Amino acid sequence: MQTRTSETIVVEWNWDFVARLKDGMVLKACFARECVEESIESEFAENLKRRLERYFKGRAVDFTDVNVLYPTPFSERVLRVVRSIPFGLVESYSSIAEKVGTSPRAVGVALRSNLVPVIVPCHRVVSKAGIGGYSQGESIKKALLELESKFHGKL
DNA sequence: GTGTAGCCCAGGG
DNA sequence: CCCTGGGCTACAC
Repeated sequence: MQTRTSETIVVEWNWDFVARLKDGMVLKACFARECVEESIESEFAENLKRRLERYFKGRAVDFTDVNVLYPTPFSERVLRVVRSIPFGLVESYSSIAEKVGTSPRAVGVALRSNLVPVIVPCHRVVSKAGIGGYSQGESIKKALLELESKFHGKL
């Protein structure tokens, strides 16, 4: 069942994770700096919230079935590849670039435009030299990789 | 370690 | 159109 108005999920963690939903898809997600009021009506929202709670407890939750918004056709190509990286694994910008047929720089641009962190796991893309950047802040990227506990590079 | 030249897309003028 | 600036990389010192 879907709702006409948008819904908001809030999941507590080191930072509060907030997702805005509408018409059975996730429009936008972020880590909140301030208090956000939750409003859940649909089964879709309840189900997604349960899965996010399990994820933030460190369980290997898969979000590849969740409908999300892609900003541009190019970023969609990049982000679809990124979504295929399994929980607990990482890939380099250049590896993604090779699969898409573009340059590592352009991959970074596409990742930065990702509207739904965690659900589209852009934190699993790391630089050859270190951890690489993150639109939500480097400390959150580190924490997510630690949560998935498979990043053995320099944090 | 630091400098730098390619990379290629998105956004703004 | 032509800039400019990135969640980068490889290679040269």
